[in-house]
Amino acid sequence: MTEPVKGPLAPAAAGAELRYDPAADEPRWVDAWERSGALRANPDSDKPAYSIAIPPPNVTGALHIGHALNNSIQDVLIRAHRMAGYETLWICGTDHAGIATQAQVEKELAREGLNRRDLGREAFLERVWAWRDEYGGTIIGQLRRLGATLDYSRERFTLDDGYARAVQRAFVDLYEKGHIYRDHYMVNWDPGLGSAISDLEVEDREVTDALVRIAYPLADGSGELVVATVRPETMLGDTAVAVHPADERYQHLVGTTCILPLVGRELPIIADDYVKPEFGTGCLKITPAHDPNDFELARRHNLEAISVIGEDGLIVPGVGERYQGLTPAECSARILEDLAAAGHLRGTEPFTHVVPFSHRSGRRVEPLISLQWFCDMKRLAEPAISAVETGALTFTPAHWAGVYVRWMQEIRPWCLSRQLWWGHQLPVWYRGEEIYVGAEAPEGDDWIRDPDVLDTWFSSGLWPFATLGWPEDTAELGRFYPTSVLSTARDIIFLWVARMVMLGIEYMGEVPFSDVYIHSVIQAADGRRMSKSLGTGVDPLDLIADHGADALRFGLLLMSSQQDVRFSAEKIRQGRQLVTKIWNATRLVVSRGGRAGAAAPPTPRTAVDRWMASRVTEAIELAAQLTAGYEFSRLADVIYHLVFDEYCDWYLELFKRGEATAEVAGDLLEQILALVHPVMPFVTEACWEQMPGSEGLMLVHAPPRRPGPRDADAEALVATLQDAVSAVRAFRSRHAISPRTGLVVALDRIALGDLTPACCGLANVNVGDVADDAQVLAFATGQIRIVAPPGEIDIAAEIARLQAELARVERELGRAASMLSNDRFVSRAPAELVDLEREKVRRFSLERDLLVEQIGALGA
RNA sequence: GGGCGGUUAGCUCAGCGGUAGAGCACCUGCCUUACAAGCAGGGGGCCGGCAGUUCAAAUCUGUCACCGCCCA
Repeated sequence: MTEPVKGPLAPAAAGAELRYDPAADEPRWVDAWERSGALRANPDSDKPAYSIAIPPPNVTGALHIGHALNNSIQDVLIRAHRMAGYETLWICGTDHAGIATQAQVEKELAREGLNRRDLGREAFLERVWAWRDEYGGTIIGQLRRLGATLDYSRERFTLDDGYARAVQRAFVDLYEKGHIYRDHYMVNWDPGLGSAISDLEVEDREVTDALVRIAYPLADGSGELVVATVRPETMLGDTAVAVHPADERYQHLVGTTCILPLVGRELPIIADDYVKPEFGTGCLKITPAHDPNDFELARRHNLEAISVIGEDGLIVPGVGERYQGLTPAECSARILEDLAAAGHLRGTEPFTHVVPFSHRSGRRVEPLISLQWFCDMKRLAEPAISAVETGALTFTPAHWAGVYVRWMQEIRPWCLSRQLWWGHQLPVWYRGEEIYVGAEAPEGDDWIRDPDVLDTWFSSGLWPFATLGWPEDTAELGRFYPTSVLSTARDIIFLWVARMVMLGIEYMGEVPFSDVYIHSVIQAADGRRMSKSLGTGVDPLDLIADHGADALRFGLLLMSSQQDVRFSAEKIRQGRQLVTKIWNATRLVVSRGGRAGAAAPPTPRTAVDRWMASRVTEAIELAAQLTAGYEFSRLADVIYHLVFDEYCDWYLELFKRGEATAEVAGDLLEQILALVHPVMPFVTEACWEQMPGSEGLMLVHAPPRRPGPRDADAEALVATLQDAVSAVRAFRSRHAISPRTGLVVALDRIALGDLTPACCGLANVNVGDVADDAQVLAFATGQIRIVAPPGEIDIAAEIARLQAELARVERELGRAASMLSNDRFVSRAPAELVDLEREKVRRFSLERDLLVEQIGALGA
């Protein structure tokens, strides 16, 4: 906090910095913005509201490239709207991330040789809070460094007291409405965590196991059935064998029984069309307690479920001493030995199949039956689906709406409870058979609170309104709900977006945001997923250190797309080059008397000023459209093109030759800085500070003002100048004539008017007397001709080039002419397209005539 | 098994009915008083294959082939 908010940088005298130094300069702006008070939303202002709830990053996390992109996007939106006069609120905060955070602390404990049970719940939670207090601010600090103008004064954490009240309120309410219930049901058990996890936390991987064939003797002694399984250990829990009802091989056995080897239990043989007759032997052993499909099948047939694997991931007692306490893998091996010894094995073959793994612990998920709390989502999903159908909720890119709707239509009960300690403990108490659900402990003794906590995503689902004070009726809630847009990655459409929409409608009566923007996933440069474990990740903080936050933001926006993209360091470098360019353009304009702060657009006195004003106006309009349409890559491209190709390469070059005025150059620069600021906030702030006449922070500058009308005449004139200059430069390059060799030319058939001297200056040519017998050389546009002295050029090469050009022009001319001679085209195509073709014929004819003339003049 | 994306210049990606584009890379020439992290010029593409629709297809339809993702 050593720098003042405003004030000149180092004097811009001799030796002024040729480059902007992001590492040295960017951090002070972060402070200046925050201290300005402009990031703090005022619910009492009378401006229109624009709000975004940040997808809360995991409190244990560090900024990754996806965060950097997503928060760059949100910051562009927030800054553009703040400048445009909206009361903006970008809600700041972090998510308690139950599993991830608890795992971090448990890892720390493990290094001390302890586990959480050694500490006990209370001490463990103290430890997690201490951990959070120490490390939880990391990612927020990183967002600051990125330049994200969140409302840091309203930072929320999903375990804050107020937030906890919101979570309890929602849980109790959903229970009272009958959506939340407790049931024995098959869950995805993560033996690594010792907790149930949701379907969405499960990842399927291909695994090659052994497919084992096992003979089950028929009870009447008349033979045997052979079943095929990859999990022989689960046979201890088999309660039936199923065949397909149409499978003629086994129809006669349906309704009879067989004997489970090693156990001796009698199993019914049943028919169900879930069984695939062509798979294995066509006989399927049914283990209702340990396979989700078997579980469903068992419900249809009223079969008993016998659990043989416990929540510790080990074989339970009660299945025989030979097996109890073993891991499933050990048990499998022992069972195979025993089956072989008893003569029940009928073969083994390798088999590749898809197996569920925990996204959290990486362990193989053990499906088992457990008593858990669930939320039935069907009724909540209905209005969330119709929100898309009525257009109250839109997705960009649009096809994600279909993904969302299809998932919603097939929504399944949500397992809410987690066997963890870090999180929102269920507001549920038990006393014997009694269950009490409420925010406060019930009256009376002997009530025991459910030790489990809620799935983190349950609390996250309340984020857009719980952060605004719900269930209290706060000013913020009235002012900023619904939020304006949610920007996120596609992988949490189900985890989070869907839940926020459902809960938002349930509690606020309307969708939590009307727009959902799904940004690109940035993959590693080689196309693999970016991940720490693969070592393919790129650390955005490293990129900021090397190139600056502006360059990172710009580069990420430029590489983003409507689809997944690969990380491109080139794009970041391009961003850095743009920073340098803007910085140097500012130095030039300021050194030549450019100022900021004109109350109204200065009257352009030259055609070049009018042209550039027209170009800036177009860019401003385009940028507004692109921002509104979430087309950030094109926005970055428009900015890059405007700054490099128009303002710097042409306008400032002309300005240096006196063809533009400092007054307009300064004003246009101001508008460009304002246009670029949402994307590159730091360098634009620093340049703004350098401009005489600037006041206050660019952060709160008015949006870029259209500096003039679109001016077709000025645009055409400058286009002619550009054509002429480029043609001369190309001519030099073809014939190896140095740019410093002056040429004497006659300008013919070209209307440059007052720009003639500028043209001559940029092309380094002089208009002079040209002898009648001089070579006449015309250039590509067909509108200009320049007479250059002969002798320095390779006539044959020039003729060859002109003939190639002539061939191209004639091809185009032929195409246009044949279209116009086609009655069906003239009668059916839109009139303006027909006119366009007529115009092409006219233009190409002119070009052709000029080329023919030139070729003739060259003596061909 | 079902669904959704993708296949365009050496690379990364735009364009999505009317003359194939950008950045980077490459080649050539310039240290031009804002910027060599710069400027100027240039080469480079049967737009995955096939078949349709259309006056006209990279663009629309169908089909096939690969690549990726999501859901079972």
